[in-house]
Amino acid sequence: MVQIPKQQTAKPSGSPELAPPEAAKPARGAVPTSADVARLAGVSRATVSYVLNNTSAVRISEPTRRRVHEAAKELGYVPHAAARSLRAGHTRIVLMPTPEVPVGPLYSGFLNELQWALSRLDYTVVQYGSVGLGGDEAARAWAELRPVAVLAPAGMGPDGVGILQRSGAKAVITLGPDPVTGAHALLMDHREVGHAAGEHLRARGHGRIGVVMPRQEGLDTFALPRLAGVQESGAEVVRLPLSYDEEDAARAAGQIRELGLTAVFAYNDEYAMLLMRALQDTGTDVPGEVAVIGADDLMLGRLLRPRLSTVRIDLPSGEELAGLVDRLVRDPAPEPEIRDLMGASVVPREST
Amino acid sequence: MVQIPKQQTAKPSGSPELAPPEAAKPARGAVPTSADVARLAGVSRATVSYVLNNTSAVRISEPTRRRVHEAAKELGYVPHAAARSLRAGHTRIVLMPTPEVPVGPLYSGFLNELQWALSRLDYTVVQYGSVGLGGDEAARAWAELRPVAVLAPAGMGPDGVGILQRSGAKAVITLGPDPVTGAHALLMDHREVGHAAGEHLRARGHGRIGVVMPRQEGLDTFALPRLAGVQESGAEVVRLPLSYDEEDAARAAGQIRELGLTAVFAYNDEYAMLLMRALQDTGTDVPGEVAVIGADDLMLGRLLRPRLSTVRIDLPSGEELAGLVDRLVRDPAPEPEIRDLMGASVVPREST
DNA sequence: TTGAAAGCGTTACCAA
DNA sequence: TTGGTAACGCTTTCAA
Repeated sequence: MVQIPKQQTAKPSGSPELAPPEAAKPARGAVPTSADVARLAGVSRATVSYVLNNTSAVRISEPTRRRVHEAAKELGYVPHAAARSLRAGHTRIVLMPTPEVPVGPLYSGFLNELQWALSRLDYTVVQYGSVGLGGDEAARAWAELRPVAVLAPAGMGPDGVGILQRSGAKAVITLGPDPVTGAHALLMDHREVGHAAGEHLRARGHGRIGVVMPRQEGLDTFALPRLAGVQESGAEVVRLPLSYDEEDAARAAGQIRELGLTAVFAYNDEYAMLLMRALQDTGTDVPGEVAVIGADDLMLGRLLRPRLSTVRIDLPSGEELAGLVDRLVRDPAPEPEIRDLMGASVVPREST
Repeated sequence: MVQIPKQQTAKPSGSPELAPPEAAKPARGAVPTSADVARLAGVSRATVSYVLNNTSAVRISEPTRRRVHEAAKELGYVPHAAARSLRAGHTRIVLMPTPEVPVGPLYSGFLNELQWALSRLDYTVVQYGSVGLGGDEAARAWAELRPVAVLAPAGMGPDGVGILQRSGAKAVITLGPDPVTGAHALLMDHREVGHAAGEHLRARGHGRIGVVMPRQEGLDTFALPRLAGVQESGAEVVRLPLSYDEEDAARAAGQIRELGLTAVFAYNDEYAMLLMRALQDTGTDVPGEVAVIGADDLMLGRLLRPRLSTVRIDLPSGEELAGLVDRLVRDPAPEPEIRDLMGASVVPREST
């Protein structure tokens, strides 16, 4: 069948003014397109595109430019990102996971910084909550957006990575304790945190260490590796489940006395503060009877009495990491890059 | 000019098996499209779409369905969200602002919860950092994504709202102290926080109140209204700029003594903790000589000695708000809805 | 039950 | 310097 080319109702280009509005305005309530702009300016859609994108390969006369800009302004034209990226064949979307639970100021600050740094590099950051979907299903949902890069949470397997890469992602970067086949990896192995704490306490003569395990769901991702790290330091470990409230802290403090523990690694500074207060309230001397060490080096630790010993975690700046993502996107390396982000070091203060 | 219809290389539909792969596979490295699936399954693109979307208006034979599903799986086909929404004429994107600075656990927890709740309702949440752009320019950048709903930060003006609405946003919802013409508003007026604190302190006989103003940029959005609230309670106000470190806190503690202040509203619990520690370290009795009240009712306040008085802020659950967004999207109300989110009430403890 | 084709809004190539 | 046209990947109406 013979196709009839779409009717172009453009005015002959000799017309110096904008076309009469009634012929040019898009239907009421409809979002104006570049075709509407073209019609109103009396030029072709191509010309509109050239003008609005400042295409340097083509010279457009000044009067034409002006007419196009005017028309665009008058209609309140805004280009359509989806159409553009469909045409371009790629997006500037970077996918980031949303932590399921408030995950502490340190890590959420880190993610926030990274997000801003990516925005500054002109990426569109999409925070994705994978809700109920399992690994591969989540990967498929993500792939629909055709992200140019993905920062994948721990839990994404090699299959998921493959799905994302085949959907056009230039850089798939896992954030987690272990590298995943085929993907770049930003290693964040929290075992190092537990290990540092364990060594510190052992050096002070504690062979048996209580390890606070937050009961809050979702924190296991961090808590379990930290626990494992303490074990690997050679200490005997006693798990102390703890919810983030005073009542349970009082219970835990009692438990610590019963068990005769002399040292506790408290998951992070917030749990450490909670526990230390509960211990003090039962008349236990810190560090005399029980040594307490936290992690994350939050400000509050310095304000406690005794000052809280902690494990400082050195994370790279968001800017640095955004730069890495950008480099990986521009110049997709065939070899996955593996990088260890965690530097864990003990900051000894007065509580140990 | 006569256009030649694009070649359809589909096998005659009698073929029971998948077409030979060499004829069906997309070019190496290319992302498979529904056309590739159709080719491999030996059906038309329309059929692929019907099968993959479970279109109920059309009955497709079971064998055909199977062949399509197989082909899709074999190629690792994932639909292209941009193409789909281009065709559909709308997206499921909800835009949310990213706070520029770590803004406290309360608010960031609130945003996080909202984000998850929206994800669960099957929206694609895009966290947008408007970087250097001014209000309208930011609105234009946002409009390119054709979001179905926008949660706009304070700072978005009526013009920006208009731009977003004309770009097809069904619900533009401002988060901030004042309603914006044309948009729905979730009012969060932090003056109520300062007001509650001010009244509390005045009732305890303090007519002159020091108000901590965080030096950190970006917190002014919250700090200034809180300050104004204290003023509106009728108290005489003295501003106490403070950066979040011990050294400056020591200086501020000295300043408080010099000024002869007997009461301080410390912006939030974290600054309150910092300041209270500095006061105690200089031998000042809290609340005997100086009363201190914080805000946000964080856990840490309960762990301090004396226990920290605070202003509790009641925010609605993320789920509730997500439901509201969803309702506004489905049933775009002509009348902007205004809703006050802030409930501020003093929790008196031992520090005042 | 299936297929052809139009069209969503852009941009880029090629021709004038 | 400008304009026509095709193409990106998908859904859907209409026709067979």
